[in-house]
Amino acid sequence: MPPKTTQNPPPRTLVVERIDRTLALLEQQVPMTRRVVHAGDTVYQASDPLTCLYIIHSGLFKTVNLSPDGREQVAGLHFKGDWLGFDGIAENQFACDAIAMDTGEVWAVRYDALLAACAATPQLLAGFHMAMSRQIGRDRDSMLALCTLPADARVADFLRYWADSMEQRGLRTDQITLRMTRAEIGNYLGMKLETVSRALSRLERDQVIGFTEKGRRDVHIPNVRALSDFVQRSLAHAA
Amino acid sequence: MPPKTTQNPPPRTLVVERIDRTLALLEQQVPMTRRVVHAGDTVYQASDPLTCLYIIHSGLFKTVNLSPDGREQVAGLHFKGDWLGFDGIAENQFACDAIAMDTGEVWAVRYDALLAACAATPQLLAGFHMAMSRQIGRDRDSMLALCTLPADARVADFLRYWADSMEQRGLRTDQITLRMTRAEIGNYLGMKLETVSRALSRLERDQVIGFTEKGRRDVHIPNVRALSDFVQRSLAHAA
DNA sequence: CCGTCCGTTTACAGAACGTTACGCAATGAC
DNA sequence: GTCATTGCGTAACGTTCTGTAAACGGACGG
Repeated sequence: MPPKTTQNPPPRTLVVERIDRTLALLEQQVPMTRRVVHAGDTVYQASDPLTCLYIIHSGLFKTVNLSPDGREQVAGLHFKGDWLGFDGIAENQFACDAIAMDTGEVWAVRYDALLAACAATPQLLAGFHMAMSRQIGRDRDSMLALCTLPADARVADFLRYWADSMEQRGLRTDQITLRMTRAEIGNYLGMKLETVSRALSRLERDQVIGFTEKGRRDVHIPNVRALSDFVQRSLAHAA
Repeated sequence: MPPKTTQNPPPRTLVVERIDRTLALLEQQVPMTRRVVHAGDTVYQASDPLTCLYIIHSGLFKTVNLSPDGREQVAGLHFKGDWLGFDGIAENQFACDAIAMDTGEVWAVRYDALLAACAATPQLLAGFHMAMSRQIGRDRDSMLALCTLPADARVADFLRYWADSMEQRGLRTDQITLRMTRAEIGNYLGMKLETVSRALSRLERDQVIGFTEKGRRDVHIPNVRALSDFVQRSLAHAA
């Protein structure tokens, strides 16, 4: 018998309020272009000149980093309220590809218009900086996981991160649909697809997750805490 | 006989000019406190409230990320012209420890004063955003290396990054002093200290680097390109 | 001078992960 | 319907990396 589920109904969290406030503020203050995208669509590509930043109104996106010698990595996952394009500000051209993983909508905001609006509305600037800072913190946490967790725990931590992101946005976390293949997950987490597959099987065997009848991309997470606990146990076992 | 050295005298690069311009602009426009630090000194600590950001005037710094469960990682290395503290903007408190690895000087700038100055001098704001964006790009490149390079190549890439950072700042790159133990390097690169040691020995055997008579922390790099080539060869061999 | 401490190097055994290979199921083209 | 394609799971085998342990070397203080 799997552990008892502990969430639902989804609460209206602080993060939801922050995101809604930011989106509303942008809508009032800054001219923007809405764009509906579908799975596989490219929001921007590396080396494109940066004229716009993009804020996610709905959907799920990935940023893919490509090195000159052809190495490629899914560098980040992005949900509603996240910005896309920070990587391009430094050189005035994008450094990653940003790709939709699902149907969704992004709002394209000209960077110069955004700065102009920020000058008039300091609150907007503060939010913008907070979003960049959050991105940095998130990347650091990814690095920490890559460097300090074994493969199984990285997969568990990945699912926990995904579920947390859902929960913060007021969405259900007991059942998430991974819109990535095993190979993509492995690329993101620095391991091979077989290792991802084995890790997921192990998590299933340990009753930490389950798969729905819909297919093996729909993960049932009865208890998000169980994922964190699994990570802890991996560390304790190693020590 | 090691390969011929190819640099010196250090040129006045674009990066040097950008850094000097930024520092000069800050000095004119924003009230700040200069602080001299020595190896081991803490600039700020995780959970400290953020009032100031810090720009590095000289010296070498590391940021250390600590997870709630006690995992710890050197998340970044920072040289002259880099900012410290971006990680704290999101939550208004720092998320890392920032620690000096050598004698140096940081300029502490109140974040509110910085924003005020940015309002008056858009050029300053642009520079600030570029610095944050560069930080994001750098973290992404670290993740890419962690996920796609084998251990030896990660060490080589680490030395290349260090040498590049020196070169951009107009400093000599043929001889660099690692102000980190093998354990610290390993922590930064996601491997154990023994693996770092073996990788360095291998690079020495392959004549890609050398050690000076001063000790095994002084690395002689006759040719930075040779480090990049070593990384390429690692990839080619794997494929 | 000597002993101690710390950082480092090296060797060897073992674990974790990658590689390769194959089978299975679902999907869509024809 | 057949067939090819794609994603997934699993097992046997190798490689890479780690863990353990020992030895070496400078730095420091007695």
